[in-house]
Amino acid sequence: MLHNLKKSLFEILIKIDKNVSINFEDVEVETLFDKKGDFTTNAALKFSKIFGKNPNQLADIILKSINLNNFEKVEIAGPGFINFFLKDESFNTQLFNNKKEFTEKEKVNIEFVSANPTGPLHLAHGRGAVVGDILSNLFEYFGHPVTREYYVNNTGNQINEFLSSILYSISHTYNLNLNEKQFYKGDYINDIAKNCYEKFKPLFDNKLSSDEKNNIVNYAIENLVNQTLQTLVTAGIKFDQISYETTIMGKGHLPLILEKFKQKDLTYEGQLNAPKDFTGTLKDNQLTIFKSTLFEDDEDRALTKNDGTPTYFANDIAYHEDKFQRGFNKLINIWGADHLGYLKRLSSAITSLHPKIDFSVVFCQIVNLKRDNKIQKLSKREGNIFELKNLIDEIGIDNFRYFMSYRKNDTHMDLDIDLIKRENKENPIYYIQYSYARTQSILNKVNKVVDTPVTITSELKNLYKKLLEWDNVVKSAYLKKEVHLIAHYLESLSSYFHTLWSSSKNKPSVKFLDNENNISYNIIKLLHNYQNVLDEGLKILGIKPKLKM
RNA sequence: GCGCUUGUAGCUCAGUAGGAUAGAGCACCAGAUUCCUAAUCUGGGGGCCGCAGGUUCGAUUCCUGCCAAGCGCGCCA
Repeated sequence: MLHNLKKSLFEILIKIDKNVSINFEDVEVETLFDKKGDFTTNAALKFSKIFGKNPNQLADIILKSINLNNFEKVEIAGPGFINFFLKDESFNTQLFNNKKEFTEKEKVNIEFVSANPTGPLHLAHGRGAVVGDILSNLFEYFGHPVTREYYVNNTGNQINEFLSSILYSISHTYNLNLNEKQFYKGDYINDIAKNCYEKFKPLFDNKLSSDEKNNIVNYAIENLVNQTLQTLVTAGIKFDQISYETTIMGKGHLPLILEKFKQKDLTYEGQLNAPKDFTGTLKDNQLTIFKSTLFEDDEDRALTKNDGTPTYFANDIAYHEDKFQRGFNKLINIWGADHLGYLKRLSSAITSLHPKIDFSVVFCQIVNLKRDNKIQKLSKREGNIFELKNLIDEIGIDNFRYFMSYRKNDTHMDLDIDLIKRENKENPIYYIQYSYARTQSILNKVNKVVDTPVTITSELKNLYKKLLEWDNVVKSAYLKKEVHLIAHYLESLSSYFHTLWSSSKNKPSVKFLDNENNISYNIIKLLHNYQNVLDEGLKILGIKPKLKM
């Protein structure tokens, strides 16, 4: 219906003046839920300038060309809006969703979570995990083959510190004299240390070689990554591809990349300002530096370190090159807000290698945990990290997924544990599930489907219209990569359903079932349509509908 | 200091590729249940859309400046 209306408006507009060109996508038709009408368009306002007419004049011209078949009336209102009032009988016949046309077939790679393999997942990872998974579902809804990818940074100082911390724990627990420093603390380190000790017990009789240390830390990382993936599985999140930084490095992309940069004159050998706390001398070593200031970055960025090894940035470029070589041209990364400053250098490096690549980043802002109406201060340093696993156990998968996705991803958000645990309207997911259970209870009672006329009330009209918006909502969420739009729509849709349901208290004639539990053909079609939209929406959110509550 | 993100009702937040009287939930007040699930519904009060300029028929939305909060600003990852 919305599409047809848009189409007929477009056809009218292009006939008015052949010298004026208009984009079909620029014609807007919106749904109204008040006395002003059922649908509206701002076309006359929007296009008045290019037609050189005033808005009311243009609206008048459009109005005269409109086919009135389905409409009770069409009127010009306010500064030049055209409002459409649908005939009652058209609600049952015209207001159903268009079949989706899946034209998207492009492979998409969505990389998310990618937590450092030195500790368990905590709250902040949860948002990225849910947003990434839902975004993947959304891309699949539109037909894309999606690869959900997880990257493990298993090189660098953090790994040495991780190993050192494990050996420190072993040394402490088993009274060995390993002479190691403690960097990471917590029960999880002691648990992993215990596992490592049991696995590699004989090795500790002698001094550990660097190969042996390597085996120990690799085992520890594998352990931790598996735990992490297991936690995510309890939240319904499964990855198709786990990529290890060391594996990617072994493929040898980096030298070729550096050569290409050199040919494009995007690098130079030189020095940057001394890093924080640096006490040595810089002058002897030249670094390879990427000219990211050419791409509006604040500073040029080092690709190699003082000791000649590649920086994290360099390896990350190689990693994205690897994704490209695996056949992905559309790359989406989900990052925490602490990586905002990293975007320019990486995207400029990638697009300078592959100008046509479609690389984008979805940022997830900080999540605060609220309990007893107080923001909980969480910090690694204080050792009071709230593990993600505990959160999921406490609130359940449905709540976890819904609440992590119902706020716009780039705004700060408070996760109110007490509110989430309430099972009423304050908790939208219960509200949505309850509406589904109500429709199912009707369907369970149906005796016969009969062809009786339906009383068209304003509550019924509103539900029809709201259902019609689904196609636009899901498409908009997809185009903008904003998953919260789905959650908000479902909540709002449920509200229209509950309102319709309750309206029968005062008007028994609008009950879904008659006295013999018969249901009219149009109503059962409506209920199925309602369930269908909730099914699709909840599936994207990764939440199972409840048939009974 | 620089960059990014944010600032909308008492609270938590939607809405902005410029459009009509800025929305929802909570909280507060008043109501609805012999009747398909009251985990629900109906009504009410409550807003210089951070501040000040600019662009135009029209700005919460775009531009500039300022104020406030968060994050980032290594040859860490």
